[in-house]
Amino acid sequence: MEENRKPLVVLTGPTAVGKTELSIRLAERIGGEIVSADSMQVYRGMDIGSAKVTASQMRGIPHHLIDILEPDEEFHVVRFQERAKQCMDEIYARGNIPILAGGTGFYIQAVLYDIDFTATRSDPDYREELEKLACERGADYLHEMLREVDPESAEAIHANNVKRVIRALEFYRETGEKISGHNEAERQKKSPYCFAYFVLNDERSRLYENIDRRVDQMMEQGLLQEVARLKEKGCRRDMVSMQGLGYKEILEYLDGEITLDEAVRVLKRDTRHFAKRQLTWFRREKDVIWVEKGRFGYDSERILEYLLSVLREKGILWNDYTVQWGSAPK
RNA sequence: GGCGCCAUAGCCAAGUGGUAAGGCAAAGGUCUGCAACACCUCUAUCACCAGUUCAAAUCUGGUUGGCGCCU
Repeated sequence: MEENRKPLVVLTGPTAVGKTELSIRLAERIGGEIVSADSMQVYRGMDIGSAKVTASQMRGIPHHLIDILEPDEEFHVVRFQERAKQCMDEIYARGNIPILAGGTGFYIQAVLYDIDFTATRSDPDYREELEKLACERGADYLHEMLREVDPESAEAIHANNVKRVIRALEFYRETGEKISGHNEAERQKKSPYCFAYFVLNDERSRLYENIDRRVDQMMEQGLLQEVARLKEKGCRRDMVSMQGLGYKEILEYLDGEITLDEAVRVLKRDTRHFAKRQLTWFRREKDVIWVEKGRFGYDSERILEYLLSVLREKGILWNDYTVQWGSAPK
């Protein structure tokens, strides 16, 4: 019954739970290739701050969508989706299983449910115009504009959330349709994949401790130097890449706005906030399989066995060592 | 031992007679082209006891705790 659905494994979770290591071990067991779903690891030169996988960690497992852009390049879901689909096709062609691994929930959603973004192209002029309006006349003015054309969206999006209000207006302007309707339709979509959506998780307090520890490690590894180097190369704070955790805080320090201690403190705090938001996102996603590390005694082998059992159950995997979804015995 | 000051949510902190600002943290949530973004919601009866008063976190007395100074 899953004839035409291609297999897809999603492995995500809040920052610093241990996704990277587990994804590689899983790939080793199922003949998988990793497609990174991480909005920061796509950038070259941003290694320490984005906790990017190192070559030695990879242990020969192919990784995709890492180091594909310069930090001054724009990136967003639509581009991610395009590239992810493209490299997934190649992985299927090789007879392997793609493992979508990373912490950017929105990106995962985009490929897992193959959400349609193509209906609109961006119009920078209109966007700028709206931004100007928001500045001059206030967020409420813009929100009122939205209410006139798409009351449902206006209801759903808080007036202060200027970014989303602008997007909704933009969508209406370009398609003549309400984005609320579009979103509703997309929400009904079923995934075109035969997938397992794993969310690795841990007790909140442990997670937060890990985050604090990892930030300290990043500092020891030379996060400061990494950011300084990027700054020298012309990276500015208004670039999308420089809004990443670790980059924006250290840049503030380098610009003399805060002390280094303060930067580190804020970085830890913001990272904890981020982890919390990620969890909120995953809780809301349907079809999620929660993998609580504590339930497996923090034993990665046991966790792995569990993941494999789910994959077998779902028919994504026939046995541990071969990848034969393309030529599986009936 | 004496004198003085202080005591408001996990932290910082306003409020000096009229029924507890604000910030941070924590927690929960939204998200369909910037998502490690942007945004939203939300937490107290004011150390304790007894008074004064229609009414006290705000005044009085005492208790406890802390801080400072003196002997």
